[in-house]
Amino acid sequence: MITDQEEISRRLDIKGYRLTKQRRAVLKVLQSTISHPDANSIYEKVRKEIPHVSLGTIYRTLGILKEVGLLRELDYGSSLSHYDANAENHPHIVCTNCGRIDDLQSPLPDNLEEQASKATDFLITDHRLEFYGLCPHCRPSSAD
Amino acid sequence: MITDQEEISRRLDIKGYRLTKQRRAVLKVLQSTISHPDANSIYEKVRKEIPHVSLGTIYRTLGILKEVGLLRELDYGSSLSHYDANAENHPHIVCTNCGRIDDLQSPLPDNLEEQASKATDFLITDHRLEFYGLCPHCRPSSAD
DNA sequence: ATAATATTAGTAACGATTATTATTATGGTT
DNA sequence: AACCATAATAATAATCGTTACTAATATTAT
Repeated sequence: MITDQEEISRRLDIKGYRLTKQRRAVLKVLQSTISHPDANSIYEKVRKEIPHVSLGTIYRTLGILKEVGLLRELDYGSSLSHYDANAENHPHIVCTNCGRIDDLQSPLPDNLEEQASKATDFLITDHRLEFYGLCPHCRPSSAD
Repeated sequence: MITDQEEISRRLDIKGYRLTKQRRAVLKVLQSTISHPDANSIYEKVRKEIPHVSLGTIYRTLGILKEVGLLRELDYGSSLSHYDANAENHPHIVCTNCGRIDDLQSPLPDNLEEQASKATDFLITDHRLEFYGLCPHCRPSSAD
């Protein structure tokens, strides 16, 4: 987690973004919790400091902070669901450029849930493993 | 992938669901592609056979087929995004009952992307590993 | 056949997110 | 310190995938 103000400013500067009090507040909320709040929950907390802040500002700020690598989005809501007739759990690889989704035929460790069980008090029942990158059509060719 | 008609009927029967021509068509579309189509894409294909089918039927059918284990949903759209001030990639564990999200502190393999690279022509740049289950508050206690 | 129940098509509603716009704040320059 | 170009904001409207509703139709069991 990046808390150094110099570094935070530097990252925003590079893209021409300013460090406003709204952005500071969003970052503060996010950095002072171990939960993984959604946009509305962040909005409610920021409102205690800046009562007239708008939800649009929260979303815009989250997008920018993500862009400069100050936070990570756990994305459950900004795209649409896809369906797979193979109901068995298996990894996928998603092209971040064209959206293509492939199965990943790979001898990846098959005991991930078992391993994870040892590290948490949750009762694990499922998991999801997904890779992102550029598919053969979208990646720079070796001739480039 | 489950293609046996008996097994398909049996799974629906157990929950009191009927195997209608709409449901058969959705399953057929999904089982005859290696892509991972979204609901609208399935809708377009089913419409060629059943012109007056409605998108609501597609969604309802997908939900039921998922419920009885005949398909898997790659869920990008039915919930909302959560944010993490730790921008470094690390696994999470999500409670399917209360929605709580924890970091998973675990010595899981740290070379997943490297391993996956060997099995695909994609240029891999990121990944996402998430476990699902019941958190300590939601799991049945040992006294139950 | 009949009755109970499930399913459908069509449409309206929902809700998270994004876009728009007029106004305000910020940072650099002279 | 005043000025100018640009970025950011609050408030609100629009978007769009998904879900809910409803009256009509189909299916199954008796």
